[in-house]
Amino acid sequence: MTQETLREDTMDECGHDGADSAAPHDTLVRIKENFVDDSTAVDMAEMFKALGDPTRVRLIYAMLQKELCVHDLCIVLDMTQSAVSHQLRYLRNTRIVKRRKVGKTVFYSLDDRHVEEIFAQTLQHLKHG
Amino acid sequence: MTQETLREDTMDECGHDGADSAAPHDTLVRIKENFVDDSTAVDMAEMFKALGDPTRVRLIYAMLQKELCVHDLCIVLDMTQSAVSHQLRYLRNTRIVKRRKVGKTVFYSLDDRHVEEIFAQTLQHLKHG
DNA sequence: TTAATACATGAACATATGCTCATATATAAT
DNA sequence: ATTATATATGAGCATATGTTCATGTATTAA
Repeated sequence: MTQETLREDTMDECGHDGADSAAPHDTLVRIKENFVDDSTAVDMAEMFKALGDPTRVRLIYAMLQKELCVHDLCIVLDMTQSAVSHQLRYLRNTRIVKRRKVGKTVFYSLDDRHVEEIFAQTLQHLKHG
Repeated sequence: MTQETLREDTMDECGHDGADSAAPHDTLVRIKENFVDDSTAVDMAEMFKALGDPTRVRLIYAMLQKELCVHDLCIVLDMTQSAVSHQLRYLRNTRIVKRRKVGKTVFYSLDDRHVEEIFAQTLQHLKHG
C-alpha cells in the first residue's frame, strides 16, 4: 500500500470500535465540516510568518516602545538601511505596521493592537516550555 | 556614503532638534538598553515560524477540537502520513504539541494553553485588517 | 540647479523550508 | 516467525527567504 492510497480510501475504514485507537467516523466528519477555512489558515500562517524572523521581532519590539523612523530603527537594530527597509515593507504588507511621512523622514509604528497581546502570550509560552 | 557607514557613525549625529525628524539621542540609547534580548528574539521568531505554515495551522486547529492520532490527522487534513508526521515533529520540537502512545497508535494534542489565545488574537488581527 | 539626505527596491546569492519517495522502527495479529 | 499496521525519518528536489549590493525616488538645502 503506497502512501497515496492512504489519502483516499481510509474514511470508510476509520470507524474503529476500540476506545483507544482512533476517533469514530462521525467525529472526523464533524471535525472536517467545522474545520478552519483554507484561506483563513493561509492568512493566519502568513501573519505568523511575518512574525517569524528575529529581525522583524526586534523591529516590532522597538516600535512597541515608540514610533520610530527608519534611520533610528537601523541604529537600534544595528543593521543596514536596506535590510531594515526590506523587512519594514514585509511588515507593512501584512498590515502589522503603518507609516507616517514627515518631510523626507518616514516614521513607522504598529498598526495593530493585537500584536502586543500576541507577543505577551508567546513570551508566556516560552517561559512555560 | 556607503550603507556600511550608516551603521557606525550615526549615533552622534542623531540628536535632531526638529520635533518631527527623529528621536533624540537619549531616547535611542534607552531603547537600545531596554531592548529585547537577542536570544529571546530568536526564540520568539522560532515559535512564530512554527505557526507560520498553513499545514501546521490546520493541524493545530484540528487538535484544538480534540486529541487525534496521526492517521486521523491525515484524514482531516487530506495529506500523506509522511507530510503530517514531518510537521508534527516540527510542532513537537517547538513544544507546541505533545504525544501519547497507545499500542501502535500515537495521539497528538496541544501542549500549550497559550496557543489558543494566540490564535484568537491573530483572528482578531485578520478581521481588523 | 546641484548636491545631500532619507528611504525604497530590484537582482543575486546562500540558506532554509515543505513536500515526496523510499525505507526504518515499533507494535499487534495470524 | 511472518505479515500487517501505525508512525518516524533521511535524502532529494523545487521553492521561499533574508541579506547585500547597486541604484532609484522623493524631499530638503545650498
